[in-house]
Amino acid sequence: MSEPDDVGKEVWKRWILEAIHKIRSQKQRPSVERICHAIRQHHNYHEDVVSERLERAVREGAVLKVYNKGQSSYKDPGGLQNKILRLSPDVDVSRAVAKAVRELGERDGSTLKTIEKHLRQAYQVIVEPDADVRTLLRAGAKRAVARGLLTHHAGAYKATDRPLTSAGERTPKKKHSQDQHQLEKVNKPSLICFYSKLHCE
DNA sequence: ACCTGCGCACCAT
DNA sequence: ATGGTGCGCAGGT
Repeated sequence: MSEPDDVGKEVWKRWILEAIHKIRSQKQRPSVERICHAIRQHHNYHEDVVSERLERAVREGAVLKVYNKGQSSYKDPGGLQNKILRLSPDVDVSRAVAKAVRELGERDGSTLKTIEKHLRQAYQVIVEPDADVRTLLRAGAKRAVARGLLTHHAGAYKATDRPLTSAGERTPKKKHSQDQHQLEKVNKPSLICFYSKLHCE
């Protein structure tokens, strides 16, 4: 009675998680390439095999895939992600939903289904007994749209560029006391371009 | 060549 | 303010 598939699944999961930890401890990005490389140092598998296992682990929720700075990174969901997301009618989850959409980084937008899956991997989602997850999430997404964090188009949600630094109402004082900019290169392209209301494509 | 480690800038909370 | 992230580079093997 040996299930080589199931056993292999667990083993691969451990290898992947170990690879991620190793790479992170070196302060490097756990990308597909690095994970492949790290695993191949100890086990003789082809890159395609490793990346396929990686994708499968992501699909199963054993590994968290997040889009960040133009590339995908992989995380250990249990390693650092033990945040609790409480889903109840009186909790506003619009920020969490918007963040999920951002991290999914899907060009064509993300569906509620995908968003829910991502949230369940990134948080420990706790749902009120009489509440419906989808209803709550839909409300959160709707709120996110109303707040301008997301757009809703053809059943998919897309992130809008949002500085989200709205905590400046309390103390709107700017302290530009010192200016240590002397010989600094001025190679900062448009980084100050929020408030652009174009609809993208 | 490969692997490991780190400063620091960048970003979100 | 605080803490996570990862580029770029230095140092070790």
